[in-house]
Amino acid sequence: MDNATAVQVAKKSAGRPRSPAVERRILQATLRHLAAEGYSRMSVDAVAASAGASKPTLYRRWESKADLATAALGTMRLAELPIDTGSAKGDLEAALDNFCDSLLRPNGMALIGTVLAEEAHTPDLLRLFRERLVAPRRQILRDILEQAAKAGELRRNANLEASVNMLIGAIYARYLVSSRIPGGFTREVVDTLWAGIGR
Amino acid sequence: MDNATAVQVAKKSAGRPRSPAVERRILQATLRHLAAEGYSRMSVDAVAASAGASKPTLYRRWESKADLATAALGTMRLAELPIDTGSAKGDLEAALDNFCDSLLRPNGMALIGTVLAEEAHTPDLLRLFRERLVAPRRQILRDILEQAAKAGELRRNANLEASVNMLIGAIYARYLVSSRIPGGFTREVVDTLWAGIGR
Amino acid sequence: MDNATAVQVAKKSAGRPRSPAVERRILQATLRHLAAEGYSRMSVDAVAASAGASKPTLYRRWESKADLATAALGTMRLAELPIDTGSAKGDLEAALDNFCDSLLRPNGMALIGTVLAEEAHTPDLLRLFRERLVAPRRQILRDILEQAAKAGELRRNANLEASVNMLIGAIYARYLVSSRIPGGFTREVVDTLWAGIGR
Amino acid sequence: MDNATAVQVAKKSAGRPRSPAVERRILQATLRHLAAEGYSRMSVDAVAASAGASKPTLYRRWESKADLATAALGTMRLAELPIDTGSAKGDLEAALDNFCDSLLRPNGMALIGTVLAEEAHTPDLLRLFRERLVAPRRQILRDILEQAAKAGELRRNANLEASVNMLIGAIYARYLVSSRIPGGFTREVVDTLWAGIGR
DNA sequence: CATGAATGAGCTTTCATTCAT
DNA sequence: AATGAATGAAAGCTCATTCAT
Repeated sequence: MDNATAVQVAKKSAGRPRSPAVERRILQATLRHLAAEGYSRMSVDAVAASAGASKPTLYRRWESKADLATAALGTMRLAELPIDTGSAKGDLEAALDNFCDSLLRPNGMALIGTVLAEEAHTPDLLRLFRERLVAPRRQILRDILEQAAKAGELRRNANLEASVNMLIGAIYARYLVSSRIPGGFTREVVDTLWAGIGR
Repeated sequence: MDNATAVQVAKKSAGRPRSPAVERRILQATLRHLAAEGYSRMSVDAVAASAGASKPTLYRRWESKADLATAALGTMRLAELPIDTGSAKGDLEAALDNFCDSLLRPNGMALIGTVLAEEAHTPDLLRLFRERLVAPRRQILRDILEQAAKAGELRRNANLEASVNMLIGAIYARYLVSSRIPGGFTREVVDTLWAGIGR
Repeated sequence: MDNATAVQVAKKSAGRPRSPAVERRILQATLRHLAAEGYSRMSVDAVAASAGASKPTLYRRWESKADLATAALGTMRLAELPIDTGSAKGDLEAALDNFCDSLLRPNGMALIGTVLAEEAHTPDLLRLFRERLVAPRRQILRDILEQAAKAGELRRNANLEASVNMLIGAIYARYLVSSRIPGGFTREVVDTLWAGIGR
Repeated sequence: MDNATAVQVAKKSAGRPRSPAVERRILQATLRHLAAEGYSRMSVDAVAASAGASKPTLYRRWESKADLATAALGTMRLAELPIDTGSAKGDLEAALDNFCDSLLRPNGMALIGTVLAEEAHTPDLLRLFRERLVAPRRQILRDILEQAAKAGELRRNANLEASVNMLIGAIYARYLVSSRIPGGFTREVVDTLWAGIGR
């Protein structure tokens, strides 16, 4: 009736609007189930029930189970808490500790397992996982290392790429031993990387 | 009916003896499917067909799908090729290269993914995986490092445990970036570990 | 709220009037889908999309899918092109050819199939089909025959009812052989009816 | 245990044999549902329940619903009762009466409807219907006519193909009027065909 | 002992219909 | 009035497991 309305029309499509709350609940429920049961055990029925929605409500938004799982993974994002302990080594350790926390959260590692297990069948899961979680996590570590390099704290020929892999990977490798990361482990790893082991 | 049978009878069971060849074929087929499709996608039907046996033949030997998968994983064993390149660093690199090979074999990582994804539902998978594959692999690296320590090639306070995790883990971490391990990567990792990055 | 609305009010209903164009589009789309997929495969969703309307728009007008399909069939009507070839036999042949055309149109026979298949579940479909299509078609043939009778071209005791059934039916029967009607078929039928086969 | 057994072994595959009774029950149930509800309304679940079997029992034998329906139609066969009334006209009438009976059996016409309605989606249904039911029925009539021709009872140029279509078709056409065939209808049709209507 | 058949429960997906805007 | 969203119910099909031979 006036131009405010016109704007509305431009912004809003007709009909009953989708509830964003439902959407969020569904994606969260999907993530929960994905982590707890893995992709192929996860049932759309259970996700819907868990989110308090009906199955067609899911299927209206995502056209298949794979789509749904992918979208849910897509919402994951590293919570970027600013790290500043005053020293590069301290920062690395803090970043790794934060990583441990997320891995040790219930089913944290199972989620990684699922995206790896599904690589052949649902490659998008791994792709998104890399994009949203793997890459940002690596970037944090790399930033710290580059900062240190600039500050002249590193050897001139220090291999940052290898370093990032060793720091993060050590956590994975340790998890594979016993599903737990002993206290002090991250510090040991950082120290070892820093000093090297050779004489 | 012949003396082969007689021996069996002597060994206790009457009737037709279970053929160990069948057993082996089944377990191999199980491993193949486990790696290719993951535990929950793997169908007992398909495994049986793949092994040229019938489902009750499987169920007579293992009481459930989980049991079967676990048994199959249990047969996995690291092929221990002796490594002796003449130097500790060379040996480490060779061991890591061998590790890369197994990881990059088709569905190699998917198998690890599956045991991680199933941790909550079929914990035995992960347990056996640790026992048969993770631990031996680590032991190889640790042996090399301890040898080097004895030979006085390492710093006195070198943290071998952390080192093993960093070496192996770097491969995992790198795989998570792109499902490939660039040539020369293992050497860079070994070098970095050896020399450290700090000044 | 403005005088356009006022006019509406005068016409009785308040609010936005129902557009007859929409109604027509919906019914046409319904017919298309009905013929192409059969009643039970036809989805209200697809019809709505096809007509560029939304489902509640349909449900506001017809209270169920059966209702909608029935209404759509109800709009079907024989296109009565005047036939006058100069002879009764020629007219019969022309009428049958016209019938063949409609039967051989894409899904022409499938539509008949669906109303027959639905006889037990949605009897109105068959009822309307009879009223709107079967009866008029028969009437055309009957008119031709009665004209001929009046003109003294038929045997005194000629059975017109049986004749109509035989003429029309021959087409159905032939379709059931191969979904096609060979050229010249209608002429052969008319000739055979006219002359009889007995000696 | 004797050579009879040897033969058995050759004939019989190992394992539990399929119960032919179940197979028969399933196919009969399928036909019932097919006729009563039409192909697309027919549910495999309901068929299984109706046959007292479980769904996988069906799916072990036929790989899809379409396959099952097709197989069921394939079992249909004209009960060929020998017709011999002493005259060609009498035989034709008897054959048509028999046809009427089958059409007027519950859902007799609905079955034809469904195969026509499904022509585009499940063409095998129509194909088998033609092979098993349409063609044999036509052959019966054609045999009678050819017999009569040989006996010199028909005009020299009598069109037997057209005649068969007209006889059978008249029943279809009449059914389309009211789902019933009046008594005496078949005789009227035969008489009309025999004598012709022209003067 | 090994086989093929059978089963109950479950899966993903779609439909006809109603609700909220 | 008309829209897009939501829903309960069912569909076709598959699986791990057990039975009968």
